[in-house]
Amino acid sequence: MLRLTTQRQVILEELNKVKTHPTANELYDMVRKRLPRIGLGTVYRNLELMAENGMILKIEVGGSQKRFDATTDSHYHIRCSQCGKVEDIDVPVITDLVKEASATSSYQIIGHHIEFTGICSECQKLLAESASHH
Amino acid sequence: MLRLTTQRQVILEELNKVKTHPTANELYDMVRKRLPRIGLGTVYRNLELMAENGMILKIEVGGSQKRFDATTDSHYHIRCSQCGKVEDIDVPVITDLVKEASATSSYQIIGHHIEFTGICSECQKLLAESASHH
DNA sequence: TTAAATAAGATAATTATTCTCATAATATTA
DNA sequence: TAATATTATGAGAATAATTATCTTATTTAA
Repeated sequence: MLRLTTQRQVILEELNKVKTHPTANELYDMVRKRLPRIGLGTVYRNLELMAENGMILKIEVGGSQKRFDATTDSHYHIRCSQCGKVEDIDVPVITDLVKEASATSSYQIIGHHIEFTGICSECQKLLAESASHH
Repeated sequence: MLRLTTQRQVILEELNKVKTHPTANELYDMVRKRLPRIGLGTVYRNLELMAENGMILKIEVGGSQKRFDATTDSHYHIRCSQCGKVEDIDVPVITDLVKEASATSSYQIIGHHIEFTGICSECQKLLAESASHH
């Protein structure tokens, strides 16, 4: 069983606080405010362990960094093409998809994930502003 | 307009030859058999440029490496959880999804991508073998 | 209450990718 | 067509993200 150390507890709590899905480094910055001596390696190690143990979700979407999600039940994500932020999106999970895919593929299908791409409201504003200055 | 140099032509041809979607490094190995003096940087640079020009597709799925696809029209992918290989999957594109997502999200939705996860037939065999040895 | 196991923090190593820059190939112009 | 400007290449350095190593600290179990 995975021991719930102070570090792990704080990482988990900080992850639960946000609705965006932070990268290991973002989480490190958040956690460091409460545990200033924690190492970046500890954050990486524990995020990985907690994901393996099904306590959190590791989401691998576009962009060069892995992101983490405190919600483990199946849902989809949207990523801002401007700032890279990733959030949940409220589109019902299509349960039939795996069945449908199994019919046409030689793979033994395990699951699926949908990643939407878009522009978040903050970036929409920024873009509108910079457009108005010509 | 993007000049069609020998290097670019060979990269494109090699990418067209395979149905899996190779990483830059895999493509480098393939291309190097025909152009032994080509640099890895050239492969990266040109894949990026060709993706920007819509000649190929850069696919950012799970796993730590970007992958490239000679087919540019919208379609979905499946990734083997064992070997990491990525291939096309023959599931019809759900055109309504973007509309549906727009209704519930503050994002300005641009598009979507579905990534299936599964075990490819080669890895299924390997797993069955290793299981039979207990 | 000491031995064994597990975890943390510091830092080195690795991996994937991007950048820089001198040279080479190609295109444009006088 | 030679001179010049433009663009691309190859080699290697630099960077970013992540993982591995290793010593010390903390926790658990005998």
